[in-house]
Amino acid sequence: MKATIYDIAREAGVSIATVSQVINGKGKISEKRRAEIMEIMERLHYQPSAIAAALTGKQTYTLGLLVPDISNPYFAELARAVEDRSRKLGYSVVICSTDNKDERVERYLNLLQQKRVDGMMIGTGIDNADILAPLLQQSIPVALIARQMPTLSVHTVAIDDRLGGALAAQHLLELGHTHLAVLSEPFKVSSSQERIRGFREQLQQAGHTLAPERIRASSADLHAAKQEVLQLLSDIERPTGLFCCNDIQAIGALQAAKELGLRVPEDVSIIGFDNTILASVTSPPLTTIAQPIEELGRHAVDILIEELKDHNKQPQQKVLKPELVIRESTGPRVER
Amino acid sequence: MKATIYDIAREAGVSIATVSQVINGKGKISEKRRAEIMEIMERLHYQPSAIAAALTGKQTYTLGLLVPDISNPYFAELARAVEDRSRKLGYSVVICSTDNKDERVERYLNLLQQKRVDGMMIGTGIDNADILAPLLQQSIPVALIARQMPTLSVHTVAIDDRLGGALAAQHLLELGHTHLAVLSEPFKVSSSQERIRGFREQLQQAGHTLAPERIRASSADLHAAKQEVLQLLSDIERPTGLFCCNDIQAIGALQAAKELGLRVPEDVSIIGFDNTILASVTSPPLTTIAQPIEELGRHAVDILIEELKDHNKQPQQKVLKPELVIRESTGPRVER
DNA sequence: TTGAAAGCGATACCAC
DNA sequence: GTGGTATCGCTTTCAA
Repeated sequence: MKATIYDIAREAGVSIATVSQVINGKGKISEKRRAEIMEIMERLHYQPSAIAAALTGKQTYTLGLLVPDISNPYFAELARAVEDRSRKLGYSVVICSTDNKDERVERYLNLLQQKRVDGMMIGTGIDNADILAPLLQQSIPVALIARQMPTLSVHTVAIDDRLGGALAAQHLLELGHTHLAVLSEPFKVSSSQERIRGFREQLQQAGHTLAPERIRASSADLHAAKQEVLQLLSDIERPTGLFCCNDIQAIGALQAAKELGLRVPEDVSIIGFDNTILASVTSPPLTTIAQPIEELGRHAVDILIEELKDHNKQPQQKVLKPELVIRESTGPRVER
Repeated sequence: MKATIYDIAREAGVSIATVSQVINGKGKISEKRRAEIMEIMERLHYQPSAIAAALTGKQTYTLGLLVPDISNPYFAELARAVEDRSRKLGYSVVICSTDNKDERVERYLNLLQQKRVDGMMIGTGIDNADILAPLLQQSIPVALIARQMPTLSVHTVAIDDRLGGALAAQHLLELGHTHLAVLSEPFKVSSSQERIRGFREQLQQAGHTLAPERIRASSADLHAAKQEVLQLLSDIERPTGLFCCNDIQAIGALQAAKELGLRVPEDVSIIGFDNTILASVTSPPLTTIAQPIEELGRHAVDILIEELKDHNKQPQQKVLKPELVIRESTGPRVER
C-alpha cells in the first residue's frame, strides 16, 4: 500500500542505497538517474519514513513543549512563537499541557523521550527539580522558558521579572500613586516573587513602602482574582494603584472595580503583566508589562537546536527585557 | 549510553523477546521473571523506543492537529480539548498553525505523514480540497473539525452554524431589535455563510429582512473589524442590533461603539460567536453563541481513534448544537 | 515459558 | 557512480 524505498528502487531498477542518496541529496548520482528517481517518487506519492530514518540515528526533527495550559492565551502565544521558529528550522512540535502537575510533567517527559524528540522546552512549573535529572543524564537538550530552576544547570530563556516589577512601580509612582497594592500568583511561583521584589524595591527607592497586607495572592483564575481584589478595594484605605502579576488577574481586578462602582483609572489605576491579547480587548484596555513572548519562544528553539548541532558545552542563560505598555487602565492620581 | 531492550535482556539473562513481552504485558511470563525484568528496566531508566516499535507496525500514538493559528483563543481552547482527550487515550498531539495557507497545510500534511501520525484533525480552512486526497488514498484517518468539504467523504465534527445564526437573530428579535446588521468573516468561510443564512432565515420568519448592505465582511483581525463597524454604526439608519461571526469581531464592534460614544447595549446590542475566554473579559461582557469547543475536540479524537481500532467503514458526521449565552452586551431596544 | 530469527524502512560504509 | 549489506530497537511468529 504505502510506497517504501524498496518500491522506488525496484521501479527505478537501482539499489535502495542509490535512492537514499537522492532523497538526502548526498553522494554522487548522475543527473539522469536522479531525475528519473525523483520522478518515480513523485508518481508514487512516496514519503520517506521519518521513523525509519530516526531509528538509524538521524534526528526526529520533533521538539516537545510543556506548558501548564495551552488554552491560556499567554502560553498559546508562546506556543505559536515556538512553533513558527521550529517550522522555519524544519522541526515540528508536540505540545503538552501539564496543569502544573508534576505527575503529568513526568509522564509527558517519559512519553516524549520514548518518541525520541530531539529536545524539550519547559514552560511549566515543576515543584521537584529532580524529575528533570533523567533527561540531563541522557543529555537530551532541555530549555526552560520563563522558569527558574536554580539547582539545575540547563539552558534558560527568561525575562527580567524584577525589572518588570520595577517598571510597574515606576509608572504608578510617576502618576502620583503612593497607596499601592499587589495581586500575586501563588507564592511558590518564583516569577511572581521576582516581580514583586522589583516592584517593592522601586517603591523603597522612592521612599515608600508596601505593607505585607497589601500583597494578596490568588490563582490565575479570573474569578478568584476578582474576589481578592474585591477585598483589597473595600479597604477604608483603598489603594489607588494596583499591580497584578498577570493579565488575567488584572482583568479580575477590572471587574472587581466595576462591581464596586469604582472607575478605572480615575478611582484605581490597574496594571497587568504579560501583554497577551487579553490586555487589548478589555475596557478600558489594560496598561501592562509586556513580555517579549515571540522572542522568548524563538530563543528557546534556537538554543535547543544550536545544542543539537554542536553539542554545546555551557548552558546558556538568556534574559530578555520586559517593557511597559501604557493603555488606559492607569491614570494620574486624583485627590479625593 | 541509552539503554535498549538488549541491555535489559543481557542484564536479566533472558532474550529480548521475553523483555518485549513484559513491556507489552503479553504472552506468558513467570511472575518471577517479570518482576525481575521490571526491576531492571526501572533501575536502568529504560524507556522503550516508540520509534522502533512504530517501525515494526505498531501505531505511533501521535495525532496531528492543523489549525490556522494556535494563538487564537478559539483554536487554543480547541487544542486543549483535543490534547486532553488524546492524552486520556494514550496519544500525544502535534499542533500545526497554517495561517490558512494551502501551501502550509500541504507541507504539514506531508510532514505528519512522514512521521507516521496515526490520524489527523483538520480545523483549518482549505481552499483546494484535492490536497487531502493523498491522505484518504493512503487511508490515513482524517477528521475535519468545524469545516465543511462537501466534495470529500471524511469524518466531520461540526456545529450547527445555521442554528447558531438563528439563535442570535431570535435573541435580538426578542429584545425588540429590528434594525439589524451583520459582521461576517471573509465570504469564502463557509461557517460564516451558514451563520448568516440562519440569521437571515430567522428574521424572515419574523417578517423582517436584512439588506445586503447591512452585511459587512472583515478579517478576524480586531482592528479591521473595528473599522468596518465604525462605518456600519455611522449610518444615519444606525442598526440597534449587530451580529458578529466571532468574538474577536464582536470586540472590534464593542470598541467601535465606544469610540463613537455609543453605549452598549443601550444604543447598540452586540452579539458574538464562539464564546471563547475573550467573551467573558470584555466590558460589557459579551453575549455570544457558544460553541461546544470541548465536545468538538473530544469527538474528533474519538472518531479518529475509533477508526484506528476497527477500520471504520462509513465517514461519520457529527453535528453539535451551539447555545446562546446571554451576558451584558445585548439588551432591550430603547426608543430614541 | 522462553528463545531464535525474520522483518519494519531507512542510513552509511565499503567495495566494485 | 552505484550496489551490497550491516545496523538501528523493537515486535512477532514459530519452535523448542
